[in-house]
Amino acid sequence: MNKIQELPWDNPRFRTWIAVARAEKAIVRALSKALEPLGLKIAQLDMLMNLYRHPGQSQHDLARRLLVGRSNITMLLPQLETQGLVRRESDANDRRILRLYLTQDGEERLMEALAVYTRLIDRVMAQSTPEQCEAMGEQMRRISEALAED
Amino acid sequence: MNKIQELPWDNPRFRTWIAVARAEKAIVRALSKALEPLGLKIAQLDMLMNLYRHPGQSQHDLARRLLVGRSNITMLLPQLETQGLVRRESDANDRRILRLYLTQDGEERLMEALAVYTRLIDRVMAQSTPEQCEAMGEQMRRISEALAED
DNA sequence: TGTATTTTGTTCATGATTGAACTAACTTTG
DNA sequence: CAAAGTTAGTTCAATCATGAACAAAATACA
Repeated sequence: MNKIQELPWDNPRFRTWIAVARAEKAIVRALSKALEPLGLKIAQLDMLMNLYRHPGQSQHDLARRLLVGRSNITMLLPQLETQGLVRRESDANDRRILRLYLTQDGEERLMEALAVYTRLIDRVMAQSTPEQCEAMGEQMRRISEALAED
Repeated sequence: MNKIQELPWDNPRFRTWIAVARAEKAIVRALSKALEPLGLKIAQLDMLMNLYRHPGQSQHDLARRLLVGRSNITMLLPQLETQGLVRRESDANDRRILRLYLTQDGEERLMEALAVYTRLIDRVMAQSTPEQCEAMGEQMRRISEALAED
């Protein structure tokens, strides 16, 4: 069996990726905990944020923007609906489409959650200077673009 | 309702976090696909890698290193065992402990997978200069440390 | 018009992961 | 030594995301 020339643990690029994956996981954990008192999960907050920015979008659009399956939206929406945070309205012109809107309560809960969210991210990103942080964001966006070519 | 002063979408630090989360997700997707021909999932590869570096560790230690629950290890291990990639041996001195070892096949599969893995990560990280990449890794490690204080 | 294709949302079976409860084995301590 | 506490691994129920199969509705096109 041919051994690999350089084991990944000694590869700086690989070590960076490991660090990225670990940090992302840590942030997700911390965010989950921070949102718990608000009765929101990350997936739900993502939806609320998207609906705030793009009111009236269809479930299909929302799924595409969140990079999740359409069925996922179908499963998650009732949770927000029964909490009274989101409203679904049939489109008049295309009866297949359900248009999604935040309710007043939904918008208020979103604002509370965003305060928690930004506080956490500010704290996390305070580990870097604004310039470093900006550079990191730029690199990450390039990575996403590079991988999007499929 | 008090509006939030600055909406997160205009916050550079927040935008960086979104970019990180997106890129991480994209890389995980790409890696999943790349490993498919080898019959390995990411979680399984993580285990093989850890067992290569730390042969003979217990399931408890492995779970701790991978930052997953112990039950997860219990569920995943049989998949690798039936493929003949991993061997479990009872510890002679402490009969609660099962010590884990890669088999010859396991090591060979790991090397194949690592070749695929490093090729992908090299491609991904080639979006940055080595210096940028190194800086990013350093920032990510600081973030993990900052959040570890719980 | 009428048939074929596409699109939207839902349902369902599947797989991953988690945490709590449990058993067996070891350790501490009185 | 015996009781209490701790640790390793397993089991199980619950949560969550996914993709395939499907129904209803809209669109294309012949």
